[in-house]
Amino acid sequence: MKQSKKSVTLQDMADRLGISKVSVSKALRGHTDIGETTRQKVLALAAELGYRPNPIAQKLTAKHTRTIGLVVPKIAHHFLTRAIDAIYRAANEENYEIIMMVSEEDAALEKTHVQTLLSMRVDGLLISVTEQTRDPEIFQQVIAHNTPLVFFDRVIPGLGASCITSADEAGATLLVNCAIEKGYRHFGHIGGYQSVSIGKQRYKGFNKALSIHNISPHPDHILFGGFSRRDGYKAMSELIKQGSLPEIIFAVTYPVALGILACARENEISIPEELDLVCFGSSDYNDFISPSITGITQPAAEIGELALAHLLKLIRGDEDVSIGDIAVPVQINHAETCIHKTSSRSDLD
Amino acid sequence: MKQSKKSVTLQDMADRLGISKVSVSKALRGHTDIGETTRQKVLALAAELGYRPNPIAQKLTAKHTRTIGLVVPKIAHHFLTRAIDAIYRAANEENYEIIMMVSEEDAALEKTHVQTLLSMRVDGLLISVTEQTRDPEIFQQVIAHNTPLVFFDRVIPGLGASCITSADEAGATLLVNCAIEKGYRHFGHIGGYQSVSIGKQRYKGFNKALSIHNISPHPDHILFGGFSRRDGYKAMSELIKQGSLPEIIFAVTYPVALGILACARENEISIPEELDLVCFGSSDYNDFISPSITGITQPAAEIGELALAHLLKLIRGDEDVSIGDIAVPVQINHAETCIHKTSSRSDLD
DNA sequence: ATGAAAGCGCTAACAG
DNA sequence: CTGTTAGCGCTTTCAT
Repeated sequence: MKQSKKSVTLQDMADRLGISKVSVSKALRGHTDIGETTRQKVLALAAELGYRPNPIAQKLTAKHTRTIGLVVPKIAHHFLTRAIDAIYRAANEENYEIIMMVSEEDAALEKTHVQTLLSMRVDGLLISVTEQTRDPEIFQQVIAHNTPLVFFDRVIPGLGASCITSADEAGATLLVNCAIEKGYRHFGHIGGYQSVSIGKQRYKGFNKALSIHNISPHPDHILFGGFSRRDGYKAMSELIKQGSLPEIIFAVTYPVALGILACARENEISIPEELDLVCFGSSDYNDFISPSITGITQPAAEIGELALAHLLKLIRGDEDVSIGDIAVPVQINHAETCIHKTSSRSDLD
Repeated sequence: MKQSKKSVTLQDMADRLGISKVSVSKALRGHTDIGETTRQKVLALAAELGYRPNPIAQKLTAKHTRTIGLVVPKIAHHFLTRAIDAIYRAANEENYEIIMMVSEEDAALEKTHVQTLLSMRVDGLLISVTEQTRDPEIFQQVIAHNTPLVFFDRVIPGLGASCITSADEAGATLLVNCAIEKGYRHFGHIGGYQSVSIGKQRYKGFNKALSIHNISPHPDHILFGGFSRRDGYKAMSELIKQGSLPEIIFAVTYPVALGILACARENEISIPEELDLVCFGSSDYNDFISPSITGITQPAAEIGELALAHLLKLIRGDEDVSIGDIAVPVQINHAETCIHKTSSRSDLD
């Protein structure tokens, strides 16, 4: 019942033509062994019968599968969504198949996904790690297994796998410097877990800008957590509970900034007047948001493409490719927050 | 060099244990044939060696692949992103693998993707069609091929494949009725291609509400196009060029509404004061947008889950499942637009 | 309870 | 140029 028309196989065509299935296979692939006449006959029949090779059988035979595994923490996420889109587009052009698995910010699930993909014989792996990932063991296994691996966005450096990221540290410094120039002095940071690359690098960039200008943020104004809107909301609540607010907050991601915005609104703290806000990241919707948030725009598509291109080079064993980290330059997107320092805020320490 | 440790096979384990690979296979799968002692030995060795069955080989043998194909027009899209997320989550729970392909709103690419997925022997297909899809032939092929097929969101009814959608028509009627009650009488519609289910149904619901109340919209105020922000922008530009504006526009999607918003802004038409706006769909960001748009919230996750669940039933041949259409009820999300009719707009026809 | 044989569809190696 | 032989790793008869 299922699979009504059993699909045509090489053997079927061989029988019809009275030749061997090997010859058919060779003819189809333009092997030099085969005579032009036979080749044409085979091609014609294949077209007529609508022959499509069985990729499963091909994969079982071949040493490569033209398949690459993609593991992401979630997909309903502005940056990732665009990066994934770019990866799919690029892979399609290169005639590679993508098998994506979603780790749902769960390190254990991430691990099983990676194992599954390995057992599926993917030619390479593209990974953006979860915010919970601590143990690099599974990735070391991948490397030991000699399967090319490229991290992107949320990366684990130092494992011997290439890392393609935004210029996290430099971008954060750029943004905070800009705020300093505008006159801000009392900074807060609602940051991400320091075990996660983007959390760490962005905090580092934040500190760098401040220390150059001899500014030390109030320790109470530095909080760490996850990267979602909920995390931003939570951190902002804590900040409010503590009593004192900085002049301006640097949020580790755009969703975190939105969480801060929501929480501020509920507590009738007006942004940017009473408290100003900038963040790493942006969104397609930013122009419609009130206030639109000044932040760092990340070249998501470019990162996706680069990551895939780099992985393919690794897979193909290109000479001119070395394992290494690439930080794609970022820019400031000037919007309605962080225009200039508005009040003296002498109530602050 | 590549694949340093060749992975362990059934044969490897059989050799080690001095039994046949068939027995190992059976033991692993808990076949009743195998004695408890042997079974334990096999299990122990498998654990020790970290045996993982080769899914490619399994698929070549088995008549099902536990794989389902997913074809979507794009992924950087709020509704789809959430639906896809839900599909992945649900599939993971059911231990099915998803192979997603992105048609990029290109009917030809969509067709080749479907063919590729068929040749990959997916157990079933989950599809949301492109805005260009006109010819249902490829889908008829799928059905003729006896591969279970479920459409979701953007569907093609009447082909004999189940369709899981939002209650497009009813939702549109609900929304427009609400506007009528608030006092609006001069309606415009920036709609989607009538060859696409959501375009057609939402327009139908719009008309239904109006005709019940004996209102006829001005023909100039009805425009059709694609479903993206750009399309909304374009249509709004045309509307402005034409000279007369309706009191309120019903946009076919949230992105289209944003495009309208952007265009209105550039032309210094204030929304909702001068021109009001509602739409089918919403977004996570809506609360932050100014003005936040009153619209229909679609149960994206639910639709994704339902579509997958329905497909699995079809695949499993459940008795209590019939091919049929499901329209998931929707709700109005009341926001800052369409609060009440503000001006008499006697300048209109 | 266990295993030998056969085959899924394809490709690579080696003959003729 | 064309075909035969083998085998990828697994599962499903069918004997033993």
